[in-house]
Amino acid sequence: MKERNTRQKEIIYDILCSSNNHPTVKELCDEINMKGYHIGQATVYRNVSKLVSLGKIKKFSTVDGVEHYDANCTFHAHFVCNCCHKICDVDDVCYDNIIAQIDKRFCISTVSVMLEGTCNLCQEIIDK
Amino acid sequence: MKERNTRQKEIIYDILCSSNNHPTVKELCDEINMKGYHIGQATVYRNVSKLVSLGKIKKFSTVDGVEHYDANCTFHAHFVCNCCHKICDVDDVCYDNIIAQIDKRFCISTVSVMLEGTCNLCQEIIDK
DNA sequence: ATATGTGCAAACTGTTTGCACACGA
DNA sequence: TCGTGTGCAAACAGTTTGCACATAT
Repeated sequence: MKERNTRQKEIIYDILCSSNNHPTVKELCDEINMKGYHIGQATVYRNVSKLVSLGKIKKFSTVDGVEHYDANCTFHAHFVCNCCHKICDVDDVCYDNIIAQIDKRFCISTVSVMLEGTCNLCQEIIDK
Repeated sequence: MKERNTRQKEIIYDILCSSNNHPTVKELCDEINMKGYHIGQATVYRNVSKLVSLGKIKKFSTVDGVEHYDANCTFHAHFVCNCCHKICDVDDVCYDNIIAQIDKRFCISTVSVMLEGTCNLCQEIIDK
């Protein structure tokens, strides 16, 4: 039952921390290879799952249906551009408001807010 | 390019409208069979996609990673119980508040709020 | 008549699992 | 040493696609 510290877990967590792209497992593997390491895909899956259940990272999915991972565990929303598919953090969402309004049928532990639309960059291109 | 009205599309939409369980494609197929119809799985996938792009139904995914479909297109959040996995509608979330607070980097077309936790029924069982 | 939709099976993609081996404590 | 972690390949689950046939307009 004891968690063990391995080179692989450390590499994966480090890459997640230094990334601000909310990578998928595939993107994580690419990044790992790019840095000259090699970690089996199954190991990446197993480690991100562990990190999620330890609460060290968060996972979320977008319209693409693939899981993305995020080492930023503070409350924030995600915006995904339907045009360039970039995912951005949105920090100025007031969660207290959201939860306060909800009726008392549930005991809520997690609130996730997903925004979709067009980012300003893509909007400029469309407008032309 | 012209949309055609088929028996299959109609059955699928009807079942979605009369359901309040936010079914997955598999659950839709089961329901279809249960009512004595037969529609190929691929057809169900193709039709729900069409209905989504026509804006007649909404799709969303939960922690289970599977897509759920919802004929209720009015703005509302979803709560999923981590214990019994039931999905409930939550109507009393004020979206205006959420959007108003967000900075102007994006042109937002969709806001989806996903809540997780324990429903009162499961909470009672846990408390015992 | 003809273009769009259907059903089936095969292909694809993301994720999980079984197993032998490696390695951290 | 011994139990947890790793790497590989195979298995799985959800979804998409190619193709011949069916059907709505």
